[in-house]
Amino acid sequence: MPALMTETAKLSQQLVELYEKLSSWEEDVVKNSGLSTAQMHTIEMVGHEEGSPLRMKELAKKMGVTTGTLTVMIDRLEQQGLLQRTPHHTDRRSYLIALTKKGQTLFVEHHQYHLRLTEEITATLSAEEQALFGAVLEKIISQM
Amino acid sequence: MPALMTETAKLSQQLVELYEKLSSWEEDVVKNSGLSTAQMHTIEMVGHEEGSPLRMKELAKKMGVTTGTLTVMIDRLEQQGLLQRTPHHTDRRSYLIALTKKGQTLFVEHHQYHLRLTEEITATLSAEEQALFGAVLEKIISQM
DNA sequence: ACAAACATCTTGACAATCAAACAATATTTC
DNA sequence: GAAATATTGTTTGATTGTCAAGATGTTTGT
Repeated sequence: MPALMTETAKLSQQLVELYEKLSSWEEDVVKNSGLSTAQMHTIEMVGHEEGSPLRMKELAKKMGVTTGTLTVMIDRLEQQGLLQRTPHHTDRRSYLIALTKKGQTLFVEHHQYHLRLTEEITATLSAEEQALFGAVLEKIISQM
Repeated sequence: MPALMTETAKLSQQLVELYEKLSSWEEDVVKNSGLSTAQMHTIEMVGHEEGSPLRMKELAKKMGVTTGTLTVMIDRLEQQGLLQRTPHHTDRRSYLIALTKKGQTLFVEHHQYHLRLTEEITATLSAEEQALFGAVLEKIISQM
């Protein structure tokens, strides 16, 4: 890191570094599951909606992709038995997307990885630091 | 957010949210430049090495892709006049990758976006919080 | 000089992505 | 209630990002 740097520049670079480390961590973890990161991301998004499954359109919006993209994505994950389309009760144009048992297992397992990483990360922080870090993240997130 | 949640689970989710917000922010910013995020990421990596340009192999390693991937990436950015290959002085197998003037301009401009975002983010934090946030990030990054 | 190691590029394959066109179903308007 | 309009999901065609494997030229060690 350059010797002369404003506080903002320093923080900006730290955010970039954190982002990159999280990226490559996720890639490593996902590779062992045989899925791509985009596929795992889809599993995470679907798994996060347990109880109120989303339609294609809603899921696509939430993920920031077009429905065309999502169609092929869901096709492949459905072929692998990780999730399934079930017809919408009142709107026959739509499907609701939900994880299968197999998909849920994968989702939970992956979630455990996240928790483990978070534990490792926070292990080096004091209780005070941890609390403040959480509070700061909360502020930042709600403001972005 | 679920009512009952361990501190770790909460923090884990916050990290995911931060990551996703940074992703979509970057996508929005990059879209206006006419490049893809992968291309902009390459510009950032190359731009970050001002003064000691890297070879294909080194850059590929740094970016976590194969040299084959990097070849086509650099081809396209070179076609757009954003960077260039220059022969390595002593090793005729290698090229050094560096930004052109046009590429540097783009790089600086993008960097400004990062700084502006960081400023926005930190604007809501007290000086104390800011300092502690930086210190915590430092710890986390060096430990990951 | 020769073989082994190395750096890059090329090729072939596939996944992810979008925009635009399309088919089926819903909704609105008259 | 029929016709026009809107919405939802899929398909198609194009581009990009990616890797693995192989080809080509270069360097290094013996």
